[in-house]
Amino acid sequence: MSSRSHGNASAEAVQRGAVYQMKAEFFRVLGHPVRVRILELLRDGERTVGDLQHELQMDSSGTSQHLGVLRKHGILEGRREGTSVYYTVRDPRIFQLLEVARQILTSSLIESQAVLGELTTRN
Amino acid sequence: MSSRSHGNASAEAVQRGAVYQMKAEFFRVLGHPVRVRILELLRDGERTVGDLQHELQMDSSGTSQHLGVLRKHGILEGRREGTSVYYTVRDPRIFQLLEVARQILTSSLIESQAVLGELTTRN
DNA sequence: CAGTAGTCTTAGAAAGCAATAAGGCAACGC
DNA sequence: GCGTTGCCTTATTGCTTTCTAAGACTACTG
Repeated sequence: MSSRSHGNASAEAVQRGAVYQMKAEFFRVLGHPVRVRILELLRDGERTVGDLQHELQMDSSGTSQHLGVLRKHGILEGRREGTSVYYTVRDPRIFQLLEVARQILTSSLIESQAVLGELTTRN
Repeated sequence: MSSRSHGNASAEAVQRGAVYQMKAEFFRVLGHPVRVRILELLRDGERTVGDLQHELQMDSSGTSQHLGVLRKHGILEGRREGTSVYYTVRDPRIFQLLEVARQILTSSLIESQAVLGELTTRN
């Protein structure tokens, strides 16, 4: 069986479904405060696990688990040097993604603040 | 108490935590295949619930629930007209976000295909 | 070689999320 | 008014994710 799609409508539907599944999984990986924070910490370059652990105020196990999730999905990459492991973000467009998300959230917050302002000044 | 932060370090830490929490929640909302699909369907303009329901091949309840999640987080907006409700994406930058995500996933897939190719040709 | 620091893995408990099913509410047509 | 259509809500049950704790592995250090 070829992986190319031609003619089989339901197979194509399944493949289309798989694409949405992948995208959703990707977002779900970003959907944890600790992991978002890790990515932002890695914006300025690589960091060791211990370093991140300290910044996150989290124990070794938790830090490692979240790094593991990000690594398993190909978002992070680890490089061992002695006893330390240095992590980096593999695709810098991740930062672009975070930036767009920040913009969306910011204007959404500004909007709701404006609404709040109207409420408090008029009533 | 002012919402402005000055002097209280732990309060600032809490606020910083809240920001990561918000970003993570935002991504988690996008982290479901049906919701990703809904957003892509809304790329070309507004749609009624029944319309979406038909495209998603999903019952009224499920469709409504996912739309509800997106609406509650300010991503979608609903407008009633007769018995139908038309939904739209509030911030078009959402599409930019989806596009960046698509690019990241695409090159990640190409990379792994290249690795797969090396494996199969060499061994 | 024994001890230590750094990282990762696993298992089990707790929490959160999603699918289904059942019912409710609002607007329209007869 | 009565029934119908379209949409939303709630409750339940099952699944997935996350947290905590314990231990294991690897690479350095004396």
